Amino acid sequence: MFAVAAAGIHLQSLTKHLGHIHILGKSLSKRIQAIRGMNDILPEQTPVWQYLEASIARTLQSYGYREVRMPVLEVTELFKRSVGEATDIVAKEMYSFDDRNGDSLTLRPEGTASCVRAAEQAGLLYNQVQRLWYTGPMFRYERPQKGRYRQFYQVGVEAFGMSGPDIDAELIIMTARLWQVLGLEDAASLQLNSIGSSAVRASYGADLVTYLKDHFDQLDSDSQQRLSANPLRILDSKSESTQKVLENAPVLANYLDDESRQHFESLCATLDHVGIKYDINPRLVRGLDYYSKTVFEWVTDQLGAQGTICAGGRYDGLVAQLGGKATPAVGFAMGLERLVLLLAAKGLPGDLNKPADVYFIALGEAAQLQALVLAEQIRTQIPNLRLITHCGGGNFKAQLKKADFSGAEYALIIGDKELASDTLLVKPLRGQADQVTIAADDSVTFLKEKLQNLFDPSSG
RNA sequence: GUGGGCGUAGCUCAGUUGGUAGAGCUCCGGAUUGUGAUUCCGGCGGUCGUGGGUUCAAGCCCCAUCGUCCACCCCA
Repeated sequence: MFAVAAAGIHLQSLTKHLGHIHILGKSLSKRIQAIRGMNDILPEQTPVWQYLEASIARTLQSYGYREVRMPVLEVTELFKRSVGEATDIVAKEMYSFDDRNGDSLTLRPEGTASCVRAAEQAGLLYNQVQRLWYTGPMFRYERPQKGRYRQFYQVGVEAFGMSGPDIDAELIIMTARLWQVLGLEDAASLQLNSIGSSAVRASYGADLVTYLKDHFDQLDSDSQQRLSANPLRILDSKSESTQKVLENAPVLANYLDDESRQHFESLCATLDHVGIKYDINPRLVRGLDYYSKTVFEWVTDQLGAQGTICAGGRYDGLVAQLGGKATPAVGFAMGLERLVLLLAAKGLPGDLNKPADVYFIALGEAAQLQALVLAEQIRTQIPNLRLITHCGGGNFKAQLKKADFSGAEYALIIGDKELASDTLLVKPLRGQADQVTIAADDSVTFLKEKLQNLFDPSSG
């Protein structure tokens, strides 16, 4: 310790991730903490995640979308060329570093670029239609807050090779179905806009800048800076004075080319036809450079400042921009933490949180051995049963307590008496029913009958 | 990167004008040597985030620092 301090290393920085260091005490330890903004998902939370992920996968597969899995690391150049050098994500939020060869690598800040790279590299996009999805962690160096973390999880969906508004509509219809599956249909509302071709955005951006420069001192400082870097982003500024200036600004919709306008009108008509409600938000723009034409966002008012739970749009230029043949594409991403927050607030269907349906109590060494054998037989016969066999000894009272805490419906009890007579004592842990003694051989039949509803898929 | 709130037992939190640290829950044991979830008794458990300063004396006041939450920003 003292040698380290003398060597000039600030003690504080040394202890930052190590916690307390006892110099005179017994331990030199050191509680190592997780990196800021990178959270553990603990057993209390994993059932919600599993429910969410399974529901999403089932829904996407029902539309014929197929899963792809990409590496978490990509060359930095991929994101610079796709997301855009001027975006905040690339300019100041990426985890980038040089590997041992001196190549600049980056922990992916989003999934679309990787997905395009992977599909293109495998030749999946050449004159083909593809419906793909993926999930996994993304990384952005931001200040953590509610619904925003440095390692966060997304599910992304991308559809390639289809240029018409029908596929845009399919994606939106699919998300609407997903909210229904998850019971979140009342929590989210849809915002829609078209930002046209890149040529449209260039000419509109020029006029917007001209207009805003005349009102420069009424803009908030962030918007003033974006004027030169990324002027379209000023449109969704939260600053009141900026929004006031924007009231008389040029309107993007008036600049749309005929093709973009027809595409958008057709999309809206399709959504009307299938009964999906939406609000057209002319200020809706996206933070990534590759979007064109359709952009959309599902937002909720239940999560504080980070209210976007799902967002995406069309990016017809990206595949060519990354070196492939020109390929129309449209996609979106969902933030899983935000969906988990919504689901957790609502409560899960059924009781997915308890670890056990049945808890096996054994008293004495001989009984413990027999319990292991019987438990294996039961698991073979009833594969979906969650059966905990008690380990670690303890008296009857302690074991029953653990059985109760496990959430199990029944305790199976075996001791000297039961061992001698080839029986089991079955004690219901919920409700008023009396405990009964059954033949050990009948345990499977007994549990199947008593816990039937647990294995009937229709009973949830 | 900017602003504000909060850091006291494993968890949730009290702690008075500064006087040397408490409760509930959890866990373990007992009342009950084979009956949990209710009740009663007992026990384990703290460098008060960290470092410095003021003071006879700091959980409390001052400075710094780290962590965390929320918001700005950004975005899913």
